[in-house]
Amino acid sequence: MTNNNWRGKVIFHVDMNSFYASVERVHDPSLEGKPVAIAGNPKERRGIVVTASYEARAYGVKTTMPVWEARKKCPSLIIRPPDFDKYRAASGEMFQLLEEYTSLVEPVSIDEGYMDVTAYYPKKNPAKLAEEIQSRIKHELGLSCSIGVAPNKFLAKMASDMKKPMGITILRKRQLDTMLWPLPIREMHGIGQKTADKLKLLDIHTIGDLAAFSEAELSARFGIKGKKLYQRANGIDYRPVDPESAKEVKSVGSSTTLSTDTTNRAELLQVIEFLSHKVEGRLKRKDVCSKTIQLMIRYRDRKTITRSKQVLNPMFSADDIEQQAKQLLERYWNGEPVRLLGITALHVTPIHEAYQQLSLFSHEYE
DNA sequence: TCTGGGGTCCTAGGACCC
DNA sequence: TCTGGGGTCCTAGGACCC
Repeated sequence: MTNNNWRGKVIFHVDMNSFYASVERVHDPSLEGKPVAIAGNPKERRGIVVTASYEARAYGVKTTMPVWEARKKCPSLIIRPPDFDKYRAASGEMFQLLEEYTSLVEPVSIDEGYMDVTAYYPKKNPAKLAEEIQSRIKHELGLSCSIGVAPNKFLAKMASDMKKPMGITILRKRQLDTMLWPLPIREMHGIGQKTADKLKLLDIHTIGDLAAFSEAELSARFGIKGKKLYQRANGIDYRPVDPESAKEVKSVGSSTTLSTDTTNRAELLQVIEFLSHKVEGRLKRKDVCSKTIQLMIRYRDRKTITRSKQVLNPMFSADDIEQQAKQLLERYWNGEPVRLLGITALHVTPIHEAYQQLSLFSHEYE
């Protein structure tokens, strides 16, 4: 136990601003100051905006907006396809920089992560430390970020959202009533539209309303989630910053929306072949394999089904994956026009562990 | 011309075992 | 004669996040 425990923790949430667009800008300075959007397959009819620069946002361009709509809102919009290799490289540099400060860095996604910098405090003022990190990311990588500083992960996450871009927000427990509780319930991390709608029926509109509600009733109505929401709204979150969590992959998949809906079986089988190879590639890169392959079918009306099957021996080759996925398609596709197909390997395990299991298993037959 | 693609976590029912 | 209870595994769907 460190002598800082009784003092409480100092957690940072570092959130990159318009990450993909900013990385593109570093590689192509001519994009500086212009409305830029990163959109999947800009030539495809069904592309959506993944990231918009702040200049584009000023025109009303938003994440998840269909490209045609974004173009309508902002005719001068510069659209670039995503280049994930580029983003992964930039992300790696960013996390490497964070790790210079502490090994307690937990990546949450490609562009955000938590740091537990309790060990710095009180030797170093957390605000000064956040400023230093933010400024180094700006000058060394050319990227801007917002940092939330708080006694736990949830509050740090909420804080980093409060000032963007290039913001630093400190959220202390004693400031919940003025900084957190006035926010609409929908802005709380973990509450989506569905839950927000249900909470509205209970006359809960702000995070403060949630904090003041009876914990017993929230638990009764929402189970574990209700209890968690109550705690979070009251600023309670005991989850540690866990550097390992991002490494423990649970599933690996690939999916694609077809350029037009189809009932053509041969075409669907071709897509499955394509996706199987993509999944194989991802499994290989992560050095994992899987015994369960899941096929996802989205129909024209967007109704989506998933069907999976577990097999005896772990799979990692495209051929094995393809065979399973094809069987699932033959068995469960209802013949209606298909909008999207996806293949996911579930419950993935590191290949070396799978081989240990396999050799143990075959040992019984020797 | 509506609405991508990558994930995680939770719930719930049925099979199966003891 | 008409029906236990606990535990685990497998599968499907839903909510949420970036």
